[in-house]
Amino acid sequence: MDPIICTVDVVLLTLQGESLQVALIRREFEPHQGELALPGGFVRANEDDDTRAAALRMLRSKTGISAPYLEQLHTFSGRTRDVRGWSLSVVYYALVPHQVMSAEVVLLALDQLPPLPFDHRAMVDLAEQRLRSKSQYSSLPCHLLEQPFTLPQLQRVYEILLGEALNKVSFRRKIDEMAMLEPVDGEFTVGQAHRPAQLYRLKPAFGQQLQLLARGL
Amino acid sequence: MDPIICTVDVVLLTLQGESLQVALIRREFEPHQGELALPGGFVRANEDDDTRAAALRMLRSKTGISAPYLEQLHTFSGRTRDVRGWSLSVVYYALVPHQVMSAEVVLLALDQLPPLPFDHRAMVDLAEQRLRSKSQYSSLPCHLLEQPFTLPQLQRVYEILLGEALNKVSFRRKIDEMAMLEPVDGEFTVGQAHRPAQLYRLKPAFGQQLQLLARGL
DNA sequence: CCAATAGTGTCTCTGAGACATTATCCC
DNA sequence: GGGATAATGTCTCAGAGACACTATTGG
Repeated sequence: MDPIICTVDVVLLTLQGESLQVALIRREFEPHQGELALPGGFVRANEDDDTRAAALRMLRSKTGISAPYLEQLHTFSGRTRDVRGWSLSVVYYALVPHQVMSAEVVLLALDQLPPLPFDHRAMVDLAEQRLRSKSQYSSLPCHLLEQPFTLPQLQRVYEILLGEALNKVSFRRKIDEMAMLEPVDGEFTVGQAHRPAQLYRLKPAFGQQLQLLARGL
Repeated sequence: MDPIICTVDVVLLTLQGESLQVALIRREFEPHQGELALPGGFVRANEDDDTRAAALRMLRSKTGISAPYLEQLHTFSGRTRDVRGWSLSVVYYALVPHQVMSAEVVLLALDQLPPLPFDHRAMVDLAEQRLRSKSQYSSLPCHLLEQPFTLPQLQRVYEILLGEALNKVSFRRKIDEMAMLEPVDGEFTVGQAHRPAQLYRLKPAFGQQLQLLARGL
């Protein structure tokens, strides 16, 4: 039986201004050396406890990012996706606020990607689909903002992900229903010529644990 | 680098009467020879085009089932889950009407499972969770019924999966909204002493393609 | 005091569920 | 005709969104 090539890839997403962006790095080795691709690499049986640990190792070593929101996305596999042979990639997606994105990566808007090697484009597309879909009924978008943040900021993030304007009253009812935020003393002044907004942070329990809504958005 | 053991396991679910059941087989080889476990096995690089094809091969060879609803669930991995070494299992779940379940498998209710080898119990639990969750907002439960079926039958399936009685009018509005069913001429008589129900089948496009609801259930 | 944005109270209208009515079978 | 279940029409009530009003800042 031929050996199977086991890799992990990470779709690292962030929100820069109004656009959803993915972090790409230049490949160090063949195949596709020098091309922009997702951070990833071989699973190391002697180093990694599991594929999640492998994904965290890829992120730390290739982008310097250490504690993102991270979730398994899908496993891609097949005979033809890598010229080196029958291969399998366990793909994770990660969300970070753009402030923590390191200078080691190239950030590109999802709608302006060049051709990517392997099936990395399909991975990015699936991650985008998952993120937008989960934004309809979960607290996932919180992880794109640096804490603490204000409710108007959070609402803007949801609106960008869902591609539609949201009703302010309803939005706040839903956020309240999720019961994941707690107010922080101190405000959002920064000398803006208007009423400052209350700052919030995620309650400690919601580091990786998502909160879901019974009836969506 | 140590080699990584690549396997595929399948959580094959069906509805027998009122209870959700999983198909188990007796393991042919060590480790855990003779114990009840999920159908699964090594990915074969020379036979399988990808892990989905491997899952279909496992199902066909170990249970005789050939065209189920099949979807990737999760990839389990780690150093300790298999005594033979660092291993990885791409897990799929499948749904079939109980009429097509073969006699080669042992069917057990999910709430009456014996201890299972490896992390098979976690796989079953995750599959159950996924099935019940998707039943809230998709056409997934249709694949537990043999076609054609009636709307009262389908409603009963949803009620079992969701664990609550559903409103008939609302249920029919939602099913209609999904636009996945088409009526079949002929009825559900079988000599029952009451009005026969209209039979429906999935429209051809919805073999593997799920239909989703905007606002659930 | 004005402009701008945050935050909240309230009214309305859509849509989900309760109920009732009609339909169709077997006895 | 009676009993049983299917199918559908309609009323009611809850919840989502529209709107408006108050609050709080800087200029």
